[in-house]
Amino acid sequence: MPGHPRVDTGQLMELLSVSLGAYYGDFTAAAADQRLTASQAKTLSVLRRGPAAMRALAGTLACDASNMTGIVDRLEKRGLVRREASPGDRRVKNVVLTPEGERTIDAIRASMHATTAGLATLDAEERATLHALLSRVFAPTPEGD
Amino acid sequence: MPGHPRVDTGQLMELLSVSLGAYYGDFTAAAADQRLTASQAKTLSVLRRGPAAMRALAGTLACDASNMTGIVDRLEKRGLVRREASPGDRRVKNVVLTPEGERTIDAIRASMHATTAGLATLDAEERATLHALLSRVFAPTPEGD
DNA sequence: TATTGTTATACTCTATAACTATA
DNA sequence: TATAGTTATAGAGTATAACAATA
Repeated sequence: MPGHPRVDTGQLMELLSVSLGAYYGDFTAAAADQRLTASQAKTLSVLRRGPAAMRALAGTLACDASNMTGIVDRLEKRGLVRREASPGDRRVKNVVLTPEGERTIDAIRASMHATTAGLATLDAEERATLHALLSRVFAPTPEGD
Repeated sequence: MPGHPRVDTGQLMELLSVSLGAYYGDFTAAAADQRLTASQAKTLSVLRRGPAAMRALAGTLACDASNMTGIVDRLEKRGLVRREASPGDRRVKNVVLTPEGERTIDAIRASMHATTAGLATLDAEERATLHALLSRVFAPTPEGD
């Protein structure tokens, strides 16, 4: 029953910018609490789904492969990840989350209070609607996810 | 009529992360086309609404005031912004977008094809719904905007 | 005294190019 | 020859601390 206040694409772009900026700020602050940069935390986040080769990691993070060396170096020095030789291809190194790395990224996610509080205001139907709309707009994951 | 596929907060957080990556990647690529970094383009974007003091700019961009000096230095060297003395307070410098700076940020926004294409798939009601939901979650701008 | 903007410093991120060790 | 990861390099972003000018 709520009328449609006639939102144009420009307004939506602006709101997306603000909303995603808020999300990023929340994530960055939560990462800083663990003395990690946003890039380091994002790397842990990607590895939360499972090990990944350096090259694949760079692809997912949308940065040059040479950057990953330094980022993984610092995470490894902190004991949050470790490099493992790949059995099949001796050129490849798989990066694996250590138990402490797992705890750290989980802690970061759990302390994104602004975002979780905002999401908590949505009921089940609203969550499904938001999920469907964002999926449409950013048409991600041609793969299974 | 579409059932609610039971989206939990974690899935929504994950989708927000993916959406942020897509939006930010689109923005960064559009900025790079103009040979600008994301931070520089974001600065132009903020100034598009009107002049701002260095301090206020740093606050909006959520970075330390000392960073703004270098960012504005580079934008000024390119002729995209200029510093102006504040009439009321001689400590303050207002940063103003030049006409070329205006054209540049408008061009960047216009070339965010992935995002605009995604938004174009939404009809008026869906745009209004997405706007309302995002506003609820990220409850922004206690100020006028 | 407090604030604005700047400088100095150190660390991180980033891309490009060149290198190595594999394939 | 092609690819995975690294190194070297240079430019840019980032925060902390200290400073000059102004309030």
